[in-house]
Amino acid sequence: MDNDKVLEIVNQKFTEYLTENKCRKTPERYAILNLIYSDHRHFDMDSLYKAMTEQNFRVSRATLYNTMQLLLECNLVLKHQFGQNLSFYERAYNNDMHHHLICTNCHSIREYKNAELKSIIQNRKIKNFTPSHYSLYVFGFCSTCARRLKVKNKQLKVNKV
Amino acid sequence: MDNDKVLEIVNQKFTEYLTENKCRKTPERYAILNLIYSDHRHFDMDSLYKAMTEQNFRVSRATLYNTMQLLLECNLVLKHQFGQNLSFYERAYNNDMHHHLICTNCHSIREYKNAELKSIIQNRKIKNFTPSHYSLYVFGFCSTCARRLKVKNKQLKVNKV
DNA sequence: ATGTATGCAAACCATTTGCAATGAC
DNA sequence: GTCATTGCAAATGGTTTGCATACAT
Repeated sequence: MDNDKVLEIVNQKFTEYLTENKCRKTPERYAILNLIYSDHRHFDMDSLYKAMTEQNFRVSRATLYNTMQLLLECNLVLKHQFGQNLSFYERAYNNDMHHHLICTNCHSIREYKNAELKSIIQNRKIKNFTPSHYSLYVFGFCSTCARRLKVKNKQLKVNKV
Repeated sequence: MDNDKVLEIVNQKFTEYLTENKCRKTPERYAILNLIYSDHRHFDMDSLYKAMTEQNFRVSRATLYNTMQLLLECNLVLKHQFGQNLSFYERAYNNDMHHHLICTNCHSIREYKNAELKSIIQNRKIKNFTPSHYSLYVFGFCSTCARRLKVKNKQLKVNKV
């Protein structure tokens, strides 16, 4: 979908949510939503804070956290925690559902798209539970680290002799 | 598997790992491993700390974190972060692989076993990635919260009129 | 004997909170 | 005008770190 169209829709959805919940439509809230949907994919709070400042719209961190809470509630943003004590976020609307490959060595994160897996998971009925979304994290070694560790292990074996 | 047998194996695996990595075999490390495998399923650091104290084996939180790092590295423990800023852990060996259902309203966590889903995910080959384990989190409403929110929504609609 | 692991207390840092000032309605 | 929202600065709380002491090897 064309990004202008996406922007239009998410702004509309956010407005609906704010209205329904009797929240105020502040410029800060819309500025944050629009920055997230302009180009950011995965991001943490610090990079979002800096990006806001860079585009000359200073908001406090408190407002950033408040707004993110709202965006999570209305499913316009997803939150991830990959093992470190740092939360990552990503846009949720028109964002091809993907899974995440996390390297336990260098902590890099790679997106992993797999339509079949997606439909299998989403179509599963679960008793006494009403699902809204899901996260699949696959942990392991990225190719770079797998190679490095192989070499390192060889060296260790040599040292042992 | 009989729990004594499990205890025997995980202690052996831990010993192997410590030896291979030239780490010391301290009583603290074994006490922590054995407590985790005695009865704890999901737990956080604070409850583990208290449980250690209760069984009259005081360890510092620093040691707890150090040891948990080792147990994660040798795949005897799994770590989860379900959205709050609190890490949960669980034993990994002889622990029927299960998924997690997380209620976004009351934050309760339910285990969800599904062998089919498990084998589909595990058997998937991924290019340039060597997987070790995975986590599938399904977010949504537990039955209790789903019921409560339904009632609440009805009341809201009445109030609007 | 050597140097790793422990306990303690302080430091860290992402996130949350309290409160006065602002501004959406 | 009213009260939700903002910014600021302080507080919180899980986790990490530095260092002197203890102890596994």
